[in-house]
Amino acid sequence: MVDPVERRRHLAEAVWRVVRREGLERASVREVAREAGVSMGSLRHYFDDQSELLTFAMRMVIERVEHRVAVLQVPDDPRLAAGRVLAELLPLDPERRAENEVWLAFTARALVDPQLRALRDEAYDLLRNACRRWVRVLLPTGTTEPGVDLETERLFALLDGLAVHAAMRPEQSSAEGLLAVLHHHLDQITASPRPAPEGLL
Amino acid sequence: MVDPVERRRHLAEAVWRVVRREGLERASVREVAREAGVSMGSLRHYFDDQSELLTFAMRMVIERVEHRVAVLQVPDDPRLAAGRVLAELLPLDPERRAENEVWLAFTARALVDPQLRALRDEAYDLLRNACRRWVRVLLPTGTTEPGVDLETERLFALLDGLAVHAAMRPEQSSAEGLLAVLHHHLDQITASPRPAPEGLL
DNA sequence: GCGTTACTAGCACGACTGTGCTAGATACTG
DNA sequence: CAGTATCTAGCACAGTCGTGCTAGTAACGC
Repeated sequence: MVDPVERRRHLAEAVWRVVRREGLERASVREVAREAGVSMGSLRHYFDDQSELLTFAMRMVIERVEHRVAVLQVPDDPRLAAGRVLAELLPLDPERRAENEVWLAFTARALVDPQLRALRDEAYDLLRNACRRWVRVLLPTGTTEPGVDLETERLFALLDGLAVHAAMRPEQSSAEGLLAVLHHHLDQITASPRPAPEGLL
Repeated sequence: MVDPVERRRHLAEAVWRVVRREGLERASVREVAREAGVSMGSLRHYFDDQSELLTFAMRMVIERVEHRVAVLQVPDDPRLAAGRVLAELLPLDPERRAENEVWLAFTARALVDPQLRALRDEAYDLLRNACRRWVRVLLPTGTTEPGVDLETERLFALLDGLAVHAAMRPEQSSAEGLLAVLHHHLDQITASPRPAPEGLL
């Protein structure tokens, strides 16, 4: 009847809603089935056990972010390109705020769940490498490798810190504020000043 | 027999151990009592219910950090003082790493638990104000208020991001590395003749 | 039509949960 | 010594949990 892949996504979105509303510890098989409007038996036809359901829901966060970055139109200018790509990782709109909150819940559990930890590490290596690439582009040519490492860790930590704060205090954390901090930081690590700003976001 | 305050701290430390080892969702009354080597009934003599036990354990994280900062000997030089105080907030040794991991678990639950959220907000306002104070000292005199806001949010996010990364990837996050990033950042704030950007926050 | 597969529904079991409760042990006051 | 407050221990209840399991329904090839 319905595409089974789409059905799994539908169920994973029910996981997201439960996680945001009541926390990951309340994302039981029963609760998720109820949220999705199906029976436990039906849910378990698509996911063999709870672990598979949760890892799928977590992986979907990664895939959504990857997809958004992949289809991004990036300017030629390095500074502008860095701003655009890295801004995509900030929780600037409701969709990204949802992903961010869910991601936070899963990474917290990853501290004690080896299965989720593997997923988290995979995603964080991607993020770290992305930071490194943009740092390398922005820093003056000839910057030593330790210098690149330092700025990579700083940018990486800044992005995650902003995301964490945005999740915890959404009312204190506007999209404009997040972008202002990001662009200020990128300006400061860029050798040459940013060219004329471009409109959106 | 034993000081009841000390007894509560002892039990809260059992909470910490369980949280670090198995996660906050496994910190049941039974499990904590077992970890502390007492019976459920005995534990419940000191804490009326689970909620009180957990909030006490979370509050103890805040108090430990506050105490460490309070007894700190700070140099007169502002730059050195900022480095010393802010370094105290990083997970540089096993004791602080433990606090950091536990804190992370509690803040994650605070996303869906109003009681813990109040505690978290209280602590984060303290941290933010601390960041603001040191930013104000380090930035050139005459920096506009939006400029202070911007640098405060940046420093605050950087500190939390470093702590989060340290908890998630302890093997990739040495004390030297954390300190290098912090001091590099403080140096750059101090050196920068910051023109006020358009930033609002 | 029949048969096979995909899907849905939900019961049942054993394990674990928080908390109300009673009862025994220990320590201190008089 | 007795009496009382403090502390410890653990049972009992009602609830939720994951998952194994059976049975019923819909869709499809033939």
